[in-house]
Amino acid sequence: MRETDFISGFAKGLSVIEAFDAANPRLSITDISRITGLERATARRCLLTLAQLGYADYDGKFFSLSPRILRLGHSYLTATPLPRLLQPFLDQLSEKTGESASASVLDGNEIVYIARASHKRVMSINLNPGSRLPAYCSSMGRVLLAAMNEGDAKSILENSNRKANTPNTKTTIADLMAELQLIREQGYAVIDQELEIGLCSIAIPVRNMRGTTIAALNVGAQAPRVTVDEMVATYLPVMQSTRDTLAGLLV
Amino acid sequence: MRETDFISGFAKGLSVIEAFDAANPRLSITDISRITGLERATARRCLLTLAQLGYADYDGKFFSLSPRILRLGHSYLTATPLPRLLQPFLDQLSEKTGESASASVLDGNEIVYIARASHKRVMSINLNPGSRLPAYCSSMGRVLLAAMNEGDAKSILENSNRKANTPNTKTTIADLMAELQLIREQGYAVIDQELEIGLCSIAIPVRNMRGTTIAALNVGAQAPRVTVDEMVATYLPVMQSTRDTLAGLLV
DNA sequence: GATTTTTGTTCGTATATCGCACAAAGCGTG
DNA sequence: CACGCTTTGTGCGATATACGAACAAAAATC
Repeated sequence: MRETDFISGFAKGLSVIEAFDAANPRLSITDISRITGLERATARRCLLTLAQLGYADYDGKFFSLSPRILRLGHSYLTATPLPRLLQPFLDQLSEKTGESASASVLDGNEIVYIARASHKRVMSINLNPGSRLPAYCSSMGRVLLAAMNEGDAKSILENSNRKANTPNTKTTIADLMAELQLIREQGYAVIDQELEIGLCSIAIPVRNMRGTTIAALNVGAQAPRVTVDEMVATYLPVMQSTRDTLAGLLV
Repeated sequence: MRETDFISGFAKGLSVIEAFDAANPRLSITDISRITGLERATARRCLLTLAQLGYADYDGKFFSLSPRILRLGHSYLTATPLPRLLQPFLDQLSEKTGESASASVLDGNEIVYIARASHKRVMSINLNPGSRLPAYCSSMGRVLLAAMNEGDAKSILENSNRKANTPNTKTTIADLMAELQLIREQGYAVIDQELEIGLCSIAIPVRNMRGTTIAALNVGAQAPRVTVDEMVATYLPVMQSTRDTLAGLLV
């Protein structure tokens, strides 16, 4: 690929979209310039382009994203077979277990939810397709890391901001690498309130016919109601049978 | 705004992302060129840019979107107060009614789901934040159209592909405009299997403190189980009380 | 209300991108 | 395996975009 095969204006525009988040829902030209590192003139041009295309609103002072932006993510969700394939199985799984069931893939050091059947909300945050969680402290993240070769997994862990969300959170590389080894041996990952107090979850890998792990599947539960052992005893078999039904459909 | 305030490379790149959908999950350079109308050289540069940034995967022949694309839509969902504000109320509403509850806004002639608490799946399609439905034949769409001035609503209806999804679907401009008038008078919209056989739903507008309609709220139900009258009698009061609780929080 | 600071806009220029035309590489088919 | 036929990659001139600085406008501070 040559130098000229990269459209920097496009890349800059995308970085402008990503500059918006919960902490910065409404941004001025200068704000965007500060966050993205773009020149003010360039940031302005990106924002005006977004506004003109209907992806952003502009009140003369602040820009904010418009719902049209959702078309972009939706392109992925409908265009990718995996989320659509998994959804009915998650619905089933959620029905059988009485808890929320989700599927995710890895993107950098985060997991990205690609499908979800939520039952009752046990977490303080709301999760949807597109939601992200750090890989190092989520059950699905650990399953996906365990499926990689050790070197890559280690470098992802090293590049993660491994903060202790709760007293239970494993944060050292050594502990986490040992945990990954355990997950490889037992074939599932369990998180006991490492992400949030009161939240337990169990995850297993989903593999295609060549044996490559292409996603993770999980079921979440409330800590006081269910112990880790109960979770393994009750949910794991249902999850595994869901995965087996699913297996034939995966390329 | 001047001519030079528009970055065409950015706009072209966005149209490339939107070219992917359920029918076209994997696209070659030529495919993209055909769908978007861009020059092949340009389409190629856009795709290579997406691939280099990690938003797309390339196997040497076909491009497909990667989960990183979800960051873009997620920017909107977390950056916009409304979806996050509505979510807990939808959870509540879904809990109380035992059915799915959703919120949406208008984008062109479609409604876009911005939050949802799904209970049991009554529809054949799966809905998530970002999902789109035609406004003319959905309860929330009708509520949002009814809130606009008649001329604008009419022109949206005229520009919609008003196909009859079921024998119940209202498709003529006259019928739909009359329906909007009724909705304005009674303050809610009811759909009786116009989108899909077996699916009924009821929607109400959500207004900010200035009285502007900023979203619609709905509850869906299964036709054989619940009649339209029962829906109005049972769900409408709960929905209205949810909206009232919510009202104080809206700017 | 004057001064300072911050923010938004404009402009000329260097440069990167566009689109065209051509070259190369697959891909079936006879 | 040579032949069209389709798809993909590349070089180049024309053109549009990004940069940086300078200017204008608006807040903020005093």
